[in-house]
Amino acid sequence: MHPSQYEHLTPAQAVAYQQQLRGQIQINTLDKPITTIGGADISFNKYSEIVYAGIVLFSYPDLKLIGNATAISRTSFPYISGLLAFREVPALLDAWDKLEVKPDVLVLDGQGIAHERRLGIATHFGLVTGATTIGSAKSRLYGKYEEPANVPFAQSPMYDKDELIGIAMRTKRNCNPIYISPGHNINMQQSVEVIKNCIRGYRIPEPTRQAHLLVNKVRIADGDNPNTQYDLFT
DNA sequence: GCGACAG
DNA sequence: ATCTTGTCGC
Repeated sequence: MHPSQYEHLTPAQAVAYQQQLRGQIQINTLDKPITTIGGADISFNKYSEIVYAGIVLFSYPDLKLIGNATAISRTSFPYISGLLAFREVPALLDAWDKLEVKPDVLVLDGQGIAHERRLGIATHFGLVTGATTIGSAKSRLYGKYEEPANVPFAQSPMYDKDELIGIAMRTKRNCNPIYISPGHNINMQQSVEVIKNCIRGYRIPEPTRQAHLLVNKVRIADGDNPNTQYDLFT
């Protein structure tokens, strides 16, 4: 099924589709050396169906800016915990298709396999594009873990029963950890290593951090009003 | 039944 | 996610 058709799915059908995709996930060691890396994110106004997607491309591991691509689209699929991909993947795919050169690995803002059905947005996007992806989330969705020590790069495994599904990693002292998990075509250890190499003094890894800044600029430039005053009347 | 719940 | 000012801590 093509992502452009996701908006026609009911939540139950979306869940069924995830069950179908689950069998195609590949969590393997990436043999190819990583030379380029990308960060993807979405921005939107909560009162609008317009979504701004963006992907920023960098060299790796020096993280020099190489390029970027953005796309503006519409979505009617609501945000439902566990079904984030059905709302954001279509727009991200538009931006991805505009990229002249695809990165060796793409970091997405959300979970990879640290998901009840192992289908976080990073894994879903990897399956749709065939790209190598990593999920880097700002909060936990699924999995049990112990709080990592309050020291940069302290890590703590995230489990579903006895299965390792992610790593909670503190990237900065006195800041909440981020939740890393492989998306597709890469393993857990490599995923964590790549993200570690992308930390530049902020809690969020550079690829995803820059993508976030980019899509917000695009949204504002497109003429988005902050306080759409509607909430003042409701 | 109750609490949790990516962006 | 987005909005929004100050404020507490390193």
